[in-house]
Order: sequence, then C-alpha cells, then structure tokens
Amino acid sequence: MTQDRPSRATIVDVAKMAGVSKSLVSLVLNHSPLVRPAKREAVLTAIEALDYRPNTAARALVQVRTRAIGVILNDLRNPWFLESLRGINDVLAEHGLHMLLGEQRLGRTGGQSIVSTFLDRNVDGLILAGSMPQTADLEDAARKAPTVVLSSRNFSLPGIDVVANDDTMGARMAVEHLIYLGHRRIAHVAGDSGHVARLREEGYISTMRAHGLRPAVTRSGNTEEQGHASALNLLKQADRPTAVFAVNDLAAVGVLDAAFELGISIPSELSVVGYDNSYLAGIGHISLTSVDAAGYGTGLAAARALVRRIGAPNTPGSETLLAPELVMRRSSAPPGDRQREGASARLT
Amino acid sequence: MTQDRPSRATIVDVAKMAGVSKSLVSLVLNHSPLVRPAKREAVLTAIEALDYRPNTAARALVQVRTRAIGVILNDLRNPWFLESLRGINDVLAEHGLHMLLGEQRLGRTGGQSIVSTFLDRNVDGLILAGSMPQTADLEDAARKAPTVVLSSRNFSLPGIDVVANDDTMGARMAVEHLIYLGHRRIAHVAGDSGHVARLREEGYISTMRAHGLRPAVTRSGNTEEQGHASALNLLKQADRPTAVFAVNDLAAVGVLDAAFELGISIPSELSVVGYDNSYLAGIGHISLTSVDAAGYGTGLAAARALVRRIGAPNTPGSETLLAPELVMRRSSAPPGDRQREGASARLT
DNA sequence: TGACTAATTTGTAGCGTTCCAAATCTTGAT
DNA sequence: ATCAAGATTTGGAACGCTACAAATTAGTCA
Repeated sequence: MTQDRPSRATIVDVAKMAGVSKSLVSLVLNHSPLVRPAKREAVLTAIEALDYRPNTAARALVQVRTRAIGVILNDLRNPWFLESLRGINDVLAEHGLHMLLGEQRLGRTGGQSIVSTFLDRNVDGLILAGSMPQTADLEDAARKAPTVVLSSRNFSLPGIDVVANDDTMGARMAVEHLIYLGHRRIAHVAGDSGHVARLREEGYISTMRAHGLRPAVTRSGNTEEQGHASALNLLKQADRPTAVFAVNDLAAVGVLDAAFELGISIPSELSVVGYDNSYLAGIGHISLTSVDAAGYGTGLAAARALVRRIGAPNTPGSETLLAPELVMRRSSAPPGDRQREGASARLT
Repeated sequence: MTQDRPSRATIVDVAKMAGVSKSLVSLVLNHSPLVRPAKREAVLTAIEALDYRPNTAARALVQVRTRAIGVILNDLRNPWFLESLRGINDVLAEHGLHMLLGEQRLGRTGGQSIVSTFLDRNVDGLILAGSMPQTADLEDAARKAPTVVLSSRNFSLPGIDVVANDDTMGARMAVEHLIYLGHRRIAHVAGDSGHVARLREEGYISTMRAHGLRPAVTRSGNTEEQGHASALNLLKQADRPTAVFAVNDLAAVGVLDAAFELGISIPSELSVVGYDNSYLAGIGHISLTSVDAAGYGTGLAAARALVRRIGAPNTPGSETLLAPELVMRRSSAPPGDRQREGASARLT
C-alpha cells in the first residue's frame, strides 16, 4: 500500500486521451502560441484527468536547461550566509528554479568536489557563497556554468559576477557614527584573519585618517573571549579610548564584558559598535549599536544577478557592493553623555 | 572564451576511444564484476583522457534513482532547523546524495507546491523539517516517495519515519535539574503557540506533578519582550517562584531582564533555565543554563533514517525521539546560594 | 470552386544511459 | 583437436521529451 509508484502518465498517454499527437501535447506544455484553443483545451483536460506531470529528467536530457541552480556555501555554520541563503531561495523560487545546496567544506565525496558533481547534473548556474579558495575545480566550474560569487571578493575570473556587502563602507559608517557623536580616540578591536576582517580594518583605518585621527588597531579575534581579552588590555591604558569599533558583535560583547569588569560604564564612558547586527545585538540588556550587513538583501541581489547572467551569458563580469546599514542602539552615545544611560545601567 | 560548453564527451566517445562497445563502458561505470581487468583499464584510461562524466539526466531517465533528496524546511529562519540542515547535509554528502532545498513557507510557484515540484524531479526521498500542516500534497508526496519527518510530531502517516528531539524529556530534565538544586516553587514561562511549546509545557507540568509540586504556567511567547513582560508580573507576586523554566532562550533572557529590573539577583534569588542552548546562552554575562536540543544530531538521525528507508521501502514507519542535553551555566544554583554569583553579579 | 498561402499538426530523429537477450570468446575436459 | 559450459561483450530497444522538417488543414482571394 505504500510506495507503489504506479508509473506516472507520460506525454503519449495524454496525447492518446486527447486524441492528438504527442508533439501537440509538447507544444501545449511549452505554451506555444501556435496551437488552436480547442485543441489546447482538450490537451489540458487530459493532463488534468491523468494528473500528468512532465518528467524533468527527460526534459533535461533533450534540452540544455535543468532549472536547477547549485548553491555552494563554504560553511553552513555561518549565520550570515544562511541569511543570504534565504534571499537566494526566495528569488530562485520566484523564477521556478530549484536550489541544489552543497557545502564546500566537506568538499569531496570520493575524489569529486561538490562543485563538479553539480556540474555533472548540468546545473543552469552556480552561486558560490563565502570566501573559498579559488581552486582549479571552481575556476573550471565557473567557466562552464554561469556563476555568481557572493561576498567573497578574493575570487575573480572574467565572466563572473561578484555581489558582496561593502565591509569597508560598513566600517566607515561605524567609525563616522562615532566621530559624529564626538569621539576622537576610537580603537578597533580587529579580527585575526579572513578577508572580511581585513576589509573592516582597512575601512576603519582609512576613515580615521580621513578625519585626521590616529588609528589604533588591537589585533584580536572573532570570539567573545578574544574580544574580551583584547579589550581588557586596551581599556587599562592611561588614555584609553572613548569608543571601540569591534570586528563583529561577538567581539563587541566581549568588549562590553571587559568594560563592566573594569567598572567603565556604557555608553557614558565608552561607546561600543559591533558588526553583523546579529540577534545578540538586539537583546535588551546588550543593546549594541551594530552594522547590519544585509545578508538577505545580498542573497537576493546575487540570485538576481545569476538569473540575469543565465539569460545573457557572455556579458562581462561585474562587481556589486551593497551598502550596509547602521543600526543604532544604546551602546553608543556622545562621550560623557549621561542622558541615554537607560541601557548601560542595565548592562553594567 | 566564456561558457563554450564544448559538448561533453559521451559514453560512445569513450567506447570508441577504448575500442569497445558502449555497453561495456556502462558496465565499467557501474562497477560490474564481469568485465575483464584489461578492458576495464582501457575504458578507465579513455574516461580519464576524455574527462568523461556520465550525464545525470540520461541516467535518471532510464533508472528510477536520481540521487537527489528533497529537503523542505517550513521556515528558513529558524536557527534550530538550520542546525539540523547541517546534519542532513553531512549524511547525504557521505552517501553521494544531493540535497534539493526548498521552503514550505513560500509554498507555491504558480499553483505548484514546492513538494510537488520535487516529486516531478523524481527525488529519491523527502525530508520534511519543521511543523507544517499535514496538507493533501504533503500526504500525497509522502505516499509517493520515501519520507522522513524531522521534528514535527503532528505529522503522521503509515509509511514514514519521524525523527524528533524529545521536548517533553528536555523539559523534564530542566525541571528536575531545578528540583535537584532544591527549588520547589518553579514557574514556567510558556510559549503561546506551536507544537513544540506545548510539549515543553506538558513536560514541565507532568514533571512537577510527579514530584508532588504545583505547576504554575504563565502563558507568554517566544520573544524576549514577551518573556520579559510575563516575568515582570510573575516576579512581583508575594511568594514569587525561586526558579523559572522558560520555553526558550530568548524568553529566558527576557526573564533575566525582568529580574534585574526588580533587583532580584541571579542565581541566588532566582534560577533561570532556558531551552535551545542558542549561542545567546553561552555569552559570558548571560551564561544561561539551557536545554540543548541537538539540532545537528537530529539532522543526522533523520537523514540516516531516510537512507535506510530508501534502501528498504515498505517498512513500517517509526518514531525516534532523541534525548536532549542539559547544559549547565551560571543562571541556575540552589536557592539562596551565594557561592556562584560570579555571573549573576555581571548580569544584574 | 480552385489555387495558394498561412496556420496547425504530426512523424521521426535524436538526447545519453541502462538493460537484457543474444552473440562471441575462453577455458578445460575429453 | 573438439565441444560444452562459462565468461565476456555487444547490439538494439527502451526511457519521456523536444526539435524540426514535412504533412495536413484552414482561410483567403480571384
């Protein structure tokens, strides 16, 4: 009674029932304007009656298109990319495209990289999300199928589009927000590796310089612990900064922790800005001002770029940088400002 | 120079080059033990030389299998399911299966539910993750393809497997932890809807009763704000509870907030236990004891169940409940215990 | 009405694999 | 050397669909 799979109706069954040739059915299926309404009706009725569904494999065999897009994330654990996955998913669904998801990390199954197995399936396009090494198989894939790279700007090949969030601009927004509030001694708790961390750091440095301020970078890391440790050192200095821009929210929370331990109140004695606008930042008693990198929007843009590229291959590659958004919360205020301490009181 | 797609080599090209018939090549491809080593070598060499890759569509057309699994999440935003997605992905990759990902939410593209389009692709199996209404098309799909339901116990059909985390047990573990610490007045800040919330509530109630304690449920919600609001009321009562078990971490953080506002110190005056062990719980100055529902492990188990079921369809459906794990942190302690206040001091 | 053009339909030939019965080769025993 | 029994190979028929040229039908104008 389960799984009988009573061999689905095929196009000939439909043709037979509708009293036409299978070619005509095919035409109806493909919305050809040539078929006469009466026949179209007959075919449609038969399709309905038989609950006919075209066989995707057969179609893919004869046509070039599979209506499947391979999406490769470099690490399924990164929340930001999962956000963008949502954006990708929404756009693809809208276009009736299916998403084949793979993870770069566990790359090879029996010597095959995941990307090459996607290619074997004749995916109509490829989205590479996250910074992954520009390996030979990826290059090869990008050459064979329309490809869009999401948020990994270290990947570059002539015919591909790159869609990324502008980390440098995000850093600039954070720093200028602090400058605008009146801060001058603004330190950066930087990440220890990764392209993204570097871009944010560069953004910080150039913005500081542009405003005639001296950059002060503390090499740290992406975790709360590392942020905490670095901040402890930083904040013990004689003329400690009045504001800190951290490489991400986790590190920023580490900074908040350190401030508490040293009895430095937020934001009157220290303003803190994070990056990612993770849901951590929104928690009531953390209330962290943070740069929102719009993962969802980036996903949307990447998928749209891919759809465009599939429609028109051979167009030169492009690079799109999406502007991030600064979400202000209670962890930042003018130096010495005692007005807004509602949150900071809770915090410390 | 881009996208030339120089028509990939086919099985006949290989056959020609190796000086054999295409049937022989097919045998080699399918690891048949019948072919003589010498010929096998020749074929393998030709395959290598031509960089031949079997065409998946052609194969799918003639065989039943597509080696693709449809995974449908009801909501791509739920972090827990994304965790389980990782588990699913790892197992599928291990078996050389590809994952077709879809979201139930935006269900229909032009009248087609996502699940039925997966069926059109002849997926070898289906994983339905998250509580989704047991609609006709899902039932239909589950009848046509091997199906496993992940963590949605309200879905039930003869031939499918259900793999879920045991929320009732999780709740029991949380409550018994508190009872063990010496608490008697233990309140539950409950979710307002959803199957999972109900199971946790039931677990709470039955465990309280089993220990001869009176359950006290505050209907609340899944957000920090709702948890906060409910807790404010709860903690203002004359004989307020000494411990709170919240439906999830977010609500638990709301409770922590409320406690702070009321000057109730954690954990000496109030212990709090959450659920999900989200990364929120691990943050230093939150340090929330929480039940870990093992999303990754559940994903692994679900995918394994599917692989099993594909190998042996027509076996009766099963229900597997995975045990959660209690992760103890500094938000829970014996009532009145001032020993462990390291964290609570930070918190409040 | 007939011829001619335009509008529809339809056969047929693949697409790249697997499957299977039939053909061919080996091997060992006589 | 010969033959049967295995061991290997192979040809050709699907699989379900689309493409395309050819065939058929409808429509129009003289």
